[in-house]
Amino acid sequence: MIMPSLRDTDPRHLAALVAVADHGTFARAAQALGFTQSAVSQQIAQLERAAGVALFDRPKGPRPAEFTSTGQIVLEWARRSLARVDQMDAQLDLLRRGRSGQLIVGTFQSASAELLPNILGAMRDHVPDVDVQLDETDDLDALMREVLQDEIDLAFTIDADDDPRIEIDLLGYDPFVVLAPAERPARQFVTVADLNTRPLIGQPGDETGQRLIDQRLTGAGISPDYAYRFRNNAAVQSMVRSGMGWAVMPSLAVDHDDPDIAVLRLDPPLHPRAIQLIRRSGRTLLPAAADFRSIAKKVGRGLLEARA
Amino acid sequence: MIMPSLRDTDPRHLAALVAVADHGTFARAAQALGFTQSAVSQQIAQLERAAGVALFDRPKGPRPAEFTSTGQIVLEWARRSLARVDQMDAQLDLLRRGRSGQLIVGTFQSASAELLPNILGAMRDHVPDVDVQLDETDDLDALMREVLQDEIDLAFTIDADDDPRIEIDLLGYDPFVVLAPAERPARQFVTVADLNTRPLIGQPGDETGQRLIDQRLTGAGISPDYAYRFRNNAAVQSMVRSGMGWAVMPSLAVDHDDPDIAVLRLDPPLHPRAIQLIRRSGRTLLPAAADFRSIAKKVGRGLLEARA
DNA sequence: GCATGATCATCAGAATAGCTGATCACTATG
DNA sequence: CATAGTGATCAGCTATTCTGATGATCATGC
Repeated sequence: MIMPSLRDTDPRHLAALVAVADHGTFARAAQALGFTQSAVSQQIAQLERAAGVALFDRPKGPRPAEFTSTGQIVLEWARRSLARVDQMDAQLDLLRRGRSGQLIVGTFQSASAELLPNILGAMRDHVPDVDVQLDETDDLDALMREVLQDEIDLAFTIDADDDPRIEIDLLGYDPFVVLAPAERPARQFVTVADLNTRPLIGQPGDETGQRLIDQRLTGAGISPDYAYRFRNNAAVQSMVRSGMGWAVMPSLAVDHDDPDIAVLRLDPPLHPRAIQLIRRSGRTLLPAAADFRSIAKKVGRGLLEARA
Repeated sequence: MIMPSLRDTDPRHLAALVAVADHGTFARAAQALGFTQSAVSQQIAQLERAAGVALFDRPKGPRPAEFTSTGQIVLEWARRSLARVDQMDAQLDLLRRGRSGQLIVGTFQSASAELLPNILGAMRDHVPDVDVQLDETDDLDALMREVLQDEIDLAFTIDADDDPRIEIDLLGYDPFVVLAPAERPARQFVTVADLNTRPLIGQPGDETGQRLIDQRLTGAGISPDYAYRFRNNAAVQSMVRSGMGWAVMPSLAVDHDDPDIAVLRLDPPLHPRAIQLIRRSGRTLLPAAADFRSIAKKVGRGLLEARA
C-alpha cells in the first residue's frame, strides 16, 4: 500500500479497533468478531500503517495493549464512522421495505378531490413513514413534462397518449355526467341533444378539463355554447344549484352529496375520461413509489367502478 | 456474502458510486479512479447486492446509466460517509504532524507562573491548533497519580523520585532565594543562620512546596519558625514587602519585578529544587505532547539557567 | 439500412488482500 | 521457575478484486 489513506481502509479494520476498545484485548475482540487473534492483530497493524501513527502501546507482557492518545482519537472517529455506515444500513433497510423515502406525486384538481385522500389514507396505514409530497396543477402537459424530467416520481393524468417515454397505469374511467338543479320527479337520463335546450355552465376554454369535454361533445354532434364560465369546479356546481343552467362535468369533480343538485347520466354516454397514473419508463421506482402505484390502482378500481 | 450489510462494504465501492455520479458514466468514473470500467461495473454490482436494491437504471444502449431514486438516496449517504472518512484522514494528518490534539498538562502554581506562559507561547507559535488544557493543583502527589492513571498526558513536578512507572525529563533547577524588604544598601547574600534573626513568613505546612523548603532548611541545620503563614505565593511576598519578615521561596515563585523586595541569595545555597516534566513510561505520546515536551525542555533550559 | 460508437455486463485468469493455524517472544504472577 | 496470558510473525490457503477481452444493446450518422 503506497498511499496510506483511510480511503482504502476496510470498515472491518475500524470494527476491529472498536472491538478491542470494547473487549479489552485483541484475543477477546477477535472472538467477539468471529476472527482469530492473528487476524485482529494484522488488522490493527494495517490500520496503524494506514494511519502512520501508533494506536496502541504494547506492554510486552501478559497485559493487554492500551490505546495511545492518538489511538483514542482515532477510536472515536472509527466509532462515528461505523455509526454512519450503520445508519445508512438502517435507512436502506427501511427503503427496501418501502417504509421510507420522499415521494413527489403530480396531481390535478379532480384527482386531488376524490382519489387522493383515499390513496393517501391507505399509504398512511401501510407505509406511515413515507413522505408524500403533492405537486398540484391543472396543466396536465406540465405534469407530463415533470415526469419526463424526473422532477416527480409519479403523476396522475387523463387520457394520456401512448408514448415510449412513459409507462401508463389505468386507474379507471371517470364518466361525464350532467349537473342540473334538483327537480321532482328527478330525471335519470338526458341525451346530448337535451343539452342545447338549457344554458350551459362550464370552465374557461384554456382548462385542460374543459377542452376534453368540448372535444367529447363535438364528437357527439353538438357544439356547446356556454352562458357562464368559472374556473373553480365548486363554483360551477354552485351556479347550477341556483338554476343558472346545466353543466357537463366529470363525475370525480362533482360533489355528489349536494341535495340541490341532480346528477344525470348521458344516454348514450360520452366516452369517459381515463384516469391514469404515469411514470417515466425504464426507471426503477422507489419501493415506496411502487407501493403508491399498487395502492392507487386498487383504490381507483374501487372508486371509479362504483361510480361508473 | 450471506449477510448483505454495508458493514462489509469497502469504501472504494462507495467511492465508485460517487465517482459515477460525478463523472456521468461507469467508464469515466473508472478512469478518474484509476480503474477499468469492468472494475467499476463490478463494484457497483456488489454495492447493489449488498444494498439489496437497484441503484441504477441501465438504458441498455449507448446512454449512461442513471441513478434510481433509491440510488440517489444511497449516493447522498455515500458522500457523507466518505466525507467522514476524509475528515478522519485530515485529522490524522494533523495529528501525525503534531498540529492537532487535545493535551492535558498537570501543573502547579510556581510552574504556571513563570514556565508555562513561555511554553504555551511557543506552542501557539509552533503548533497553533493544539488545545492545551491545564490541570493545576499544588498537590504534586495528585499530579503523579493522574499521570499514572492516564488522566493527563504530562505533568510538571519537583524532585520526583525515580520510578519505573514514569519517565522524567529534567527541565532545570530552581534555586531557593530569600525575600527581604528592599533596603539600601542592598545585601546580596545571606546565610542560613541569618534566617533565624528575622521572623519568617511561609506557607502552611501541608503545602508540598513548603515541606520541601523545610526539609532543605532542616538539612542545612536550622529549624525554621514561621511567624505567619499564607497559602498564596503573592500574599507571602506582600507580607515581606510590608516588613513583616523574611521568606524563603523558590525563585520561580517570586515576582522579581517588585521594587520593594530584595531577592537575596543564600550562601551556601540550599540544594535547588529540580523542575521536571513527567509522563507515564511505556506510553506513546501524542505528537503534540512530544512537541510540548521538547519545547518545555528548551524553555526550561533558558529560563532556569539564566536565573541560577 | 447498415456501420459506427457508446453504453454496461460478463467471464476467465491473474494479482492482491485477508484469514487461519501454528509458533514465537515476552513477562507478570503465583 | 513454571505457568498463563499478552500480542507479533510467518507460511499457506482462500476469498476477493482487478484486468483484459468479449458480448449485448441500441442511438446516431452516413
